Amino acid sequence: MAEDAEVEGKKLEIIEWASERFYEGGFHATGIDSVMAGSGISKRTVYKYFSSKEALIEAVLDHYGSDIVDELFTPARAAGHDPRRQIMAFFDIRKAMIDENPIRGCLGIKASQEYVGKHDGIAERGKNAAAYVERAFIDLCEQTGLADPVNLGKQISILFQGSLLLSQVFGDSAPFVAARAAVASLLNHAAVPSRRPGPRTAKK
Amino acid sequence: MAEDAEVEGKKLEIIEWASERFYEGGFHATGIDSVMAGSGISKRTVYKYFSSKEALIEAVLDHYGSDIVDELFTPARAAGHDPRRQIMAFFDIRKAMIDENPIRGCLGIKASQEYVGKHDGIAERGKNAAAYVERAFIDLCEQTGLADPVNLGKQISILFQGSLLLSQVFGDSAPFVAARAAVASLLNHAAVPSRRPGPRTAKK
DNA sequence: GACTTGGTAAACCGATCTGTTTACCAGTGA
DNA sequence: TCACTGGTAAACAGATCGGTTTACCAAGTC
Repeated sequence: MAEDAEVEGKKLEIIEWASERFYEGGFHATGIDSVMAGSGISKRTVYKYFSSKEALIEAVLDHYGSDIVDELFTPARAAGHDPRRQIMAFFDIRKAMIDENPIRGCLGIKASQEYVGKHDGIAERGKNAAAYVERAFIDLCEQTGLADPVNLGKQISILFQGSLLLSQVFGDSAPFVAARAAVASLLNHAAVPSRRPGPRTAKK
Repeated sequence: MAEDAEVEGKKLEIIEWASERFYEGGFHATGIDSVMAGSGISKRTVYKYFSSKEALIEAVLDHYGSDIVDELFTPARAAGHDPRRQIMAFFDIRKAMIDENPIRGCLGIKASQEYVGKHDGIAERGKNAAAYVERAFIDLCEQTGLADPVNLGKQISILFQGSLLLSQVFGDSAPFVAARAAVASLLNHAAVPSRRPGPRTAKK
C-alpha cells in the first residue's frame, strides 16, 4: 500500500485535485471535465499522465492510502505507547475529521462499492484499504496481550467502518461515540490468555 | 417506511425489476435503457409511471423498505420470544443472504452514499432505512431489560452495518461471524439496571 | 531567431445518458 | 367493424460522457 513515493509534480497535483472532487461527487457521477474544472489543468494533461479515468482513480486510491497513514495512523501513534490508547485515538481522530467535514467517508471503500464486479483494479484497492485498517487494529490488539487478537481486531475494524458509514449517512459524528464505547467494552471484557501470556502483557 | 402498499401491477413490476438491476450495477452507473433491458418493458412505460429516474429510485427504495421487513424482520421474529435470540437471528439471516448472493449490500445506504448532498429525497430514504434498522435493534434491546438500551442498540446497528459493508467489500460473509460474537459480548457484559431489573435477566 | 518542451483552451468524435415522440400491435367492448 | 386502451419497439433530441485532436502559447536552449 502507498506505493506512490515517486509521484510528484503535475501528476501529484492532478491526483490531489481529483481526489477532492471524487470525494464530494462520487466516481461514476463525476466526469473528467467536471473533475478538473477550476483546477487550471486541462483534460489533455490528465490523459497525458493517465491512460484512462480508471487509471486516474487507481492512482487516487493509491495516494489515498498514503494519506491514511499521515492523517490517521501517525496521530494515533502519537497518543502514546499504550495500544488501547492508540485504538481509542483512532476513533477520536476520525470523529474530529467528520466534525469538521461531514460528508467524508472512506474513499477506498466508496470506490470499492461503486466498482465491485466491474473493475477489479479499483475494487481491489478498496479491499486493500479495508484490509490495511483491519490489520492495523489487529496489530494493536496483539500488543495488548489479550486473547484472540485477530478476532478482536476484526470486531474493532467493523465498528470503525460501521460508524464511518453511518456518520456519513446521518451526517453526524455521533456513531463514533457509540462505537468507541463498544470498543472499550470489548477490550475490557476480552479474555486474558491463561498461560504463557504474550509479549508486553501490561497486566493493566 | 414501506408506504407502498398500494403499488401493484405494471408499476410494481417495474420497481422489482429495476431494484434488482440497481442492486447489481449501482445507480449512477446504470441507465434506464440498460436497467429495463431484457424485462420486456419499454422505457416509454417507465416514464409513464415515473416522472424521472430519481422518482423511480425513490420508489425502489420505498419498496426496498417493505422488503427489509419481509426478508429480515419477520424471520428474526420467528426465532422466538427471547429478544437476544432475535438480535442474533438478524446476523445469521443476513449472513445466509450474503452467502447465497455475495454482492448484496444495503440498497438504501448504497443510494444514500451515491446521492448524499445531491438529491435529498433519495439520501433521506437511505437515512430512514438505516434509522429504521437502528430503531429495531433499540427496541429489541429495550426488551432485554438491560441498561442503556439506546446506546446498546446503536452499537449493534453499527456492527450490523459495518459487517454488511465489509462483507460486501471483501466478498465474504466472515465479518458477520466476528460481529455476531461482538454483539454477544456486548449483551453479556452490559450493565443490568441496579433496581427494578427488567424481565428475563438471565444473569447467565 | 529557430526549435523544442510542456502546458492550456477548445473543438471534435462516437457512445451513452435522460427523456420524448412516432409508429405499430393486441385486446376489448359496443 | 370501429374506436379505444395499454403496451412494445425504435427513432430522435439535447446534454454529457470518455477520450483525441488541433491550435496556440510561454519558457528555455542552442
